[in-house]
Amino acid sequence: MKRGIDMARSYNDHESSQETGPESPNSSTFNDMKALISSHSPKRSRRSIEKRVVNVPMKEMEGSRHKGDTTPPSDSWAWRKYGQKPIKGSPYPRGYYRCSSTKGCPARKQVERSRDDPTMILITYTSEHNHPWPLTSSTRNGPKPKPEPKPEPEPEVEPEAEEEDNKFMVLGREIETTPSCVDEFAWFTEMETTSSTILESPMFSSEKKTAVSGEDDVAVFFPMGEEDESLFADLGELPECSVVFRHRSSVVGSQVEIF
DNA sequence: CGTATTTGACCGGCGC
DNA sequence: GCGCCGGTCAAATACG
Repeated sequence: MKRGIDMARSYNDHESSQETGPESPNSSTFNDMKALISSHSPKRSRRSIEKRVVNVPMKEMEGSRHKGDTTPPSDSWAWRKYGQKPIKGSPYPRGYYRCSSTKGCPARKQVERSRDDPTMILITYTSEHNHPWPLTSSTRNGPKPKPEPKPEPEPEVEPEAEEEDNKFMVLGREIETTPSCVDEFAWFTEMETTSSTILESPMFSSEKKTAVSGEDDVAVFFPMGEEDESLFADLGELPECSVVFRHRSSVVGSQVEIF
């Protein structure tokens, strides 16, 4: 039972040395991670399926560069890789991870490198409305204590990260932010808005405009709804200073092609 | 020995 | 209707 498998598609190089060992993408200091989050309608008309795209500067995980292209930054959850595929148009493969923090965790995530910005890691989180993400570390008492047993982000081991320590990568562009992004985003977590009002962070109101000005599908700062909250409950733990973006125009297919 | 990762194969959706 | 492509499964392998 063979078929012309698409696997034949060989991408640049990715697996050079995929250590099957523990991920420990140390670097993953999501702590000071500046991420760009955007939501978009799922390509597939999957109802009740929420998707969130997180853009993460790869420097955050440079320590794991030897791992490959799809080494996801470690977050508070346990992920088990269940697949990897080369993506058309991208020299980098996409890794598929399934949440293993909890038993029936339906959460999944795809990790790939932005073809435009190889320094950016694109992480797509997927979950269902009916299946909230693991909310707290206490939830994660799954069979896999593999990853960091603590919710607290590991101490940054990547001194290089401080390079752009106070810069936000928005759509591939760097934006200056205050070092204490967490503090800056306090409102973000507190904000339990369920409305679809577009909020603009003081720092982004101008910056982001600069970043994406002139574009039709402007990424707008988005408040998280209840579902978003649940979904980002964990994300919230990851990148304290994450930015949620959403394309105004439903970008089909391309998620962050706005660069 | 048990668990996680790797990697080829299969399935289903979408576009042409 | 066919082909392409993304996503998932599952057997094999590696590692702890």
